[in-house]
Amino acid sequence: MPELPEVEIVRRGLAEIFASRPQLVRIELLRRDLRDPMPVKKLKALEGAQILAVHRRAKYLLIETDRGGLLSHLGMTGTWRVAPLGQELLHDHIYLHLSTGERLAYRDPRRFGIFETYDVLQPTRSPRLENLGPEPLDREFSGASLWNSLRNRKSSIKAAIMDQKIVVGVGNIYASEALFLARIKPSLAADKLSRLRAEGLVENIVAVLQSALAAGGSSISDFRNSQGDSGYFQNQFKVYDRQTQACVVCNSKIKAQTLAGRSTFWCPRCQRV
DNA sequence: CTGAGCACCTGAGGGC
DNA sequence: TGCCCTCAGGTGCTCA
Repeated sequence: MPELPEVEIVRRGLAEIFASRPQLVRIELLRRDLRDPMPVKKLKALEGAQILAVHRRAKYLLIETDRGGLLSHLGMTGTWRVAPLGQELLHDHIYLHLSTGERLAYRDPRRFGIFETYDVLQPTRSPRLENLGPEPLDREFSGASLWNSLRNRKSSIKAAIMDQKIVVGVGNIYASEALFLARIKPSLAADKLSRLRAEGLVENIVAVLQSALAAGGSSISDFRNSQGDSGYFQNQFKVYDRQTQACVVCNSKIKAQTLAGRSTFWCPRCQRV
């Protein structure tokens, strides 16, 4: 589900709830294992802390308190929502009780998500956060920097832009969409991308992520913002999940194929190389 | 080091 | 209706 736009939408929703800097009264763990066992003692040590802010790095949500940080990754099916008493759902795994009386619920049917702590003072030294590539919506992400990090890459360009060491936040949907906009064939060897085409790819990664943000993200089945609303960027997909349908540009039939283990969609005419 | 393959887990949807 | 199969937005492991 969640790539950069979806995680950022969730972050903004949480930021509103945290605007009053509530106290985190209690962390209720309905189960202690998502993808990995949770560090229960470290989490419990944050009970009573005051929530100061919520940040996003890559696809991670970083809840900053005056006593330390909470790190949340949504995996494939994770959601955070405001859950008043009586609105419990199957696969709710965590409840955060706030001093405002609100309760935040983390729900994640597949349990590929992550919930642990991080060091607020040295976030880049946290194992999950070190070795991450540039944020695509920051200035440091440029055609020159992308081209540079692709120079020795033998993998496909699509696998490369989904590699969080090259650039963060781009997942399987937006990789296909950005490559379509940039007219680059997903299977092209990354090190064969010209400097000029790398510039175009950067522009289109930024463009598709910003469009998706403006549309409230993409909701395929699970994604909801913290108010429980769907995004609608899925209605603007040009290639993702549109196999056998007509290309919006040239009317050719969109193709689908597994590439590096992930379903991949492209227009065979618009994206010849 | 790289890259490919696969595991992790539950649910939805298609075919029969 | 129901069973079986495949596939799903991510990450991180092992292996070559």
